[in-house]
Amino acid sequence: MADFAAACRRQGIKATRQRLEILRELAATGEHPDAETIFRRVRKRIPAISLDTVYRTLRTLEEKSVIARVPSLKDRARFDANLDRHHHFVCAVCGRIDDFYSAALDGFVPPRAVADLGAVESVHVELRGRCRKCQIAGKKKK
Amino acid sequence: MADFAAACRRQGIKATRQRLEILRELAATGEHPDAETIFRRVRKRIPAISLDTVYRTLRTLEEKSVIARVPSLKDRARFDANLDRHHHFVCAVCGRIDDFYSAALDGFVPPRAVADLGAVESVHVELRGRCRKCQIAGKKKK
DNA sequence: CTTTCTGCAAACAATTTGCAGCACG
DNA sequence: CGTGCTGCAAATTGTTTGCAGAAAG
Repeated sequence: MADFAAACRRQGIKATRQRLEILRELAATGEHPDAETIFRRVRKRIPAISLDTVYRTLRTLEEKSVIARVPSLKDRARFDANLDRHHHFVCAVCGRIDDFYSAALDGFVPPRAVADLGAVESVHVELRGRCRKCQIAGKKKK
Repeated sequence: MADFAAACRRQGIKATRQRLEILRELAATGEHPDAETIFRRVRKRIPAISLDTVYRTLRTLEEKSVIARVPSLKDRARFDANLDRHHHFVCAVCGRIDDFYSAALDGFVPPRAVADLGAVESVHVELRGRCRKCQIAGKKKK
């Protein structure tokens, strides 16, 4: 835990009790909990903590790259008329999503370790990057 | 378009004007629009259509497997203290997420076609399936 | 001591739902 | 013609934000 306190200071943010506990809770589990779940658990140790603080702290720690958010398109749902097996290239700048196909991925065999987790039904790959248009726009600014 | 009308009837749902237009709009583009975007476009043809109908229709069509939703954890954000490069196995039943590592995926080279789309910065694979626990629970019910 | 947090309550945005009239089959 | 669909408005849910007091360095 002392590491976390140090990590906070290194990032220039105060190592408050709530932050330490939220961080501890997240580091202690591999189940990728959501804010509400973390809130419930941390509350056992800090009964007065508020859900808002949990949200705020998670955001802060994410911005400081102390933790990560499970990749997901969150904000708004997007739809697709393409029902074939395919994958997506997502532009991190403008949000544009393009389809792509890959024989290599279609033939992907999960590592043995995955067999212990459960039965795989589908494979979806998400490449993140910067689309052509945004690459050009980015260069112009510089 | 006649195909769509047929597809609707085959699924046992009425082929209304709004459904046909929403479907046409989605099929006409590869950009994976969200509900609001579809709404704006369809409104040009059916000015009286409501956003609710668009949401409802997209949901219905998705349930009937006429269209698909871009995979995403949507509902709630989930956090991760693991900052190493890794991938996820998501249980479609209980939502549990497990990490896994794959040298094969880490060495994945996107197909040439992707180079035209943009610059790839990260690769994230999401396996969907049924976790051990849910597999067992499912069998018991039967 | 001063700046940065926290807790609270209210604000927000995306999406869903109950209801009464209208349209498809 | 009857059942399912649409439009409207209100409800829900996850998440963010403004503010005043509290705490970390």
